[in-house]
Amino acid sequence: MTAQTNDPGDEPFLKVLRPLVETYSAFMRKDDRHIRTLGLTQAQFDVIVTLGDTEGLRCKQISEKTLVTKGTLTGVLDRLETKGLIERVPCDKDRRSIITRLTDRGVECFERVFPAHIAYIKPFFERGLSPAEMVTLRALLLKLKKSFETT
Amino acid sequence: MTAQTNDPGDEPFLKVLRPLVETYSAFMRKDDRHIRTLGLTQAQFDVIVTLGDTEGLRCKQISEKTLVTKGTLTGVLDRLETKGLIERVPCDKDRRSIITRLTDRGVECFERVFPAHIAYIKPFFERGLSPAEMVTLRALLLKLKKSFETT
DNA sequence: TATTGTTATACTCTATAACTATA
DNA sequence: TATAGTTATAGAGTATAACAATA
Repeated sequence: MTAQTNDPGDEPFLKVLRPLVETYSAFMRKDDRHIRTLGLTQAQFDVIVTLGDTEGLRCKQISEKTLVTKGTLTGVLDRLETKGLIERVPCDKDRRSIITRLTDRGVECFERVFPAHIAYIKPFFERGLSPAEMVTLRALLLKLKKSFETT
Repeated sequence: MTAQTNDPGDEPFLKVLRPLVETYSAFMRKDDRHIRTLGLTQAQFDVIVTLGDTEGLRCKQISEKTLVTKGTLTGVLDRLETKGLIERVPCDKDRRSIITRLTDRGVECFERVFPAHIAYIKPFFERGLSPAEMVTLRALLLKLKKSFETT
């Protein structure tokens, strides 16, 4: 290894990749820990939040929004059903489909858990960034996201 | 729901949180898929990269760098050892410790897999962001990261 | 034929805690 | 007593593919 090297570790874009991964990880450590104290896993929380404020969704839609593949989703939904937080009802319009929606207990869980979680996470963002910085960060993240979604 | 609401979903910082999660997810979908084509899981890849360019590390150090807890790490290392990519040697200085290092095959794997992966990921960053934007994004991410690490 | 959701398999990671051998 | 790593357990998500019912 000389001073001028082709070491891939020197790539300038890694100066963005690493902070992206590390910042996300730092966030997720907090996020995950708090969600667990609420008695849910990340995947279960995602489903609850996705279903919150809806009249119910088909598995396909939940799968797309949460990035959980359909095979896995069945298991996640099974566990949420066991907890009494969701229920599955047949879909009239397409009898292949099943509508998954929050039960009363699920709605109660959503209304308790989501604001609590938001309130927990909020200070970390507001302490770390000014409103103007949030706007900038958002814009740059979305540009990068778009690049990853193109091809 | 009125126009002026206390819906937690309206929190301004969510305008950053969601792009952070979504951008990371978009990145990870590409990242993960490519790593799998190289025959490694994410955790295994992380360990290989962490060990690359070192003379070997103790489990404690690997655990800290990869954020994999010690119990899990044993399993990850077992699988890498089975693949012949790492080896464990006793540590002279502290006989409770074990030095894990890449085998010749592990080094070969690292030298093949890491640059290939960098080359695969690179265009998404360079296509999406200008060099100046990368600098800004990096700085903002690090500020946010710091906030999550404080307390 | 294609799509929706379930089932099945086998693997990997996770959290947690008890355990051993050192320090 | 404390630390390093392993073992044990139970659970949860992953990829993949085959499957039944329906479109």
